[in-house]
Amino acid sequence: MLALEDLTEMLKGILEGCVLEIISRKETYGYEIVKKLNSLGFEDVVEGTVYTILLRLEKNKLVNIQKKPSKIGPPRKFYTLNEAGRNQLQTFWRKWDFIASKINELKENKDGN
Amino acid sequence: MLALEDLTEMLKGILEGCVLEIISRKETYGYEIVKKLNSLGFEDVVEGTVYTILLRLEKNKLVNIQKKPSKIGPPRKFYTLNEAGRNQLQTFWRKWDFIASKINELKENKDGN
DNA sequence: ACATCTATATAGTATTACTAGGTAGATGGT
DNA sequence: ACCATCTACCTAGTAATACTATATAGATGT
Repeated sequence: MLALEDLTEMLKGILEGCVLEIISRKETYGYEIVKKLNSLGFEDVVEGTVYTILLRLEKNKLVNIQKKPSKIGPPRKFYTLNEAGRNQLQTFWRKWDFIASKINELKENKDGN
Repeated sequence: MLALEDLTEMLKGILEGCVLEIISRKETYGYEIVKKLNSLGFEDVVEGTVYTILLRLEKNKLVNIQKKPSKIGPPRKFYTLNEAGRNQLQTFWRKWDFIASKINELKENKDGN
């Protein structure tokens, strides 16, 4: 993997949406979400970052939470999206599609309009 | 245009790149950049935002600046990219392409990987 | 004299991802 | 018994960025 520089600033407002999307797929928990993001390509995303997002989602009442024991470590907090969470996820993708299309428009428009 | 909500957070780390790209096309100034961004679709981007970015670019020595009088208002500060600015722009697009591809991968992968 | 458009600047705010720690359960090796 | 390691969660403080709100000022038209 080519060493790409810091993506921190560009992930703002995007990481939370990614977490929502991952949770929407199947009931999951923080540690697993971190691994998922890492394997997706966001290798520098660490636990502290994801846990703050998860606590924010909880505070904003976008998720349901269920604690379950694990056989290989401490208990896990499993997250699922509630109705508000699914709405938020939809909103995220609408924003993403909008921004991505506009940015690509700017990028391709090399002639300069 | 459908009223799309606040894009602020998702623009973090992206707006500066857009400004760099716009400057790279042709010598231009703040007020004109604002109008360009607005017409691109980022209608809520206001002057204060762009001027802080431009002052940051200047501070980081990514631009050359030339002040010129205007016939229809106060003098304009015209910006062009220097070598460092062009490098920064290239870096921005590399980051963007990386993130956009990963996000779209996540988005399309509805089966769950 | 006033409004409007053009044009730049800046102090303060909110939000977000990250840093840098800490706590703790389970397993395996020495 | 001790320690390292992996799993799993939490949190106080920091840095960076876009935005809010406001100020200043030149030029034009009424």
